[in-house]
Amino acid sequence: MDIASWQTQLRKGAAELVVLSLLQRQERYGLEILEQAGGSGGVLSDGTLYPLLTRLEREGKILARWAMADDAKVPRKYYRLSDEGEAMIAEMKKLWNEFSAFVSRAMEEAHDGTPIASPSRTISA
Amino acid sequence: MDIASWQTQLRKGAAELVVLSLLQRQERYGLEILEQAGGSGGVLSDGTLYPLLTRLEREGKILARWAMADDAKVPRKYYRLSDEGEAMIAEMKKLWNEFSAFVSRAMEEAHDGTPIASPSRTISA
DNA sequence: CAAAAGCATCTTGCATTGCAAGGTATGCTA
DNA sequence: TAGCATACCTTGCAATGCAAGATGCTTTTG
Repeated sequence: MDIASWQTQLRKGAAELVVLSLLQRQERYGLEILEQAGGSGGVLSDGTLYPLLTRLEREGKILARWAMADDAKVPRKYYRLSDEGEAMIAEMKKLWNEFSAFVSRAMEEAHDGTPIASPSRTISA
Repeated sequence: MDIASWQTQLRKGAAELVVLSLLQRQERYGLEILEQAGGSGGVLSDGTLYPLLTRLEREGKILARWAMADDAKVPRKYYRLSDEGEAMIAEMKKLWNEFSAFVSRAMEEAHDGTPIASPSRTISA
């Protein structure tokens, strides 16, 4: 496995967290989310976002409406959090903090609380 | 999707990072890794670890040997990083830092650099 | 007018991994 | 003999990120 496909795996789940976070304070539409969460070094691409939004809506975590902004040329589909979505993002943020702290800690230290006795006697070397 | 299966998705990729990190300073065996990376609030379980170790070995990122530690009752399979693994974990750590910083930032702020004009005129409400 | 380019959303099929559950084998203890 | 702990491994399922391609509308360009 190369680094690129590892990154793909790493992104699993994070997309959902980021999208819900971005919707927490503002109503936003697809491409707008993509600009903020995708772009360079982002965590999200076109073909990931739309299925994700569809799923979140189906699950009742976000609500959608079609609207025509004053400066827009075509209608856009705007999403916002539902009450259920608000509750979930709060929980997710807590879990993310624990999770990332755990990974970072494992990364930094060798966790060598119990340094094992160097094992000897290799078998059938 | 419930929170539990979201966490499962979140863990994708992280397991590999954590395992390689734990092998960075010490040779370790399976259950030992599991105690440090699994346990309560961990990121890893039995059925995840062994296939992962097998894959990493097949890919040449880690090296294995069977050894009998002085205090052990049965032989254990000890893993350590290969040169290739060392190079990869360095890269992965860098990417993880960027990635987690990005997610955390998206989580904390609304990224409201360009507050959009509130879209009006809902269509076919 | 026709063609091209841009905006915006959506769909399909594939690749990949985490995990619960179950399995094998050894050694110790009652 | 049975039970338990240590230790490693396998199978099948569930879940999602993404490249690639498609649609429809509007504006610009030749």
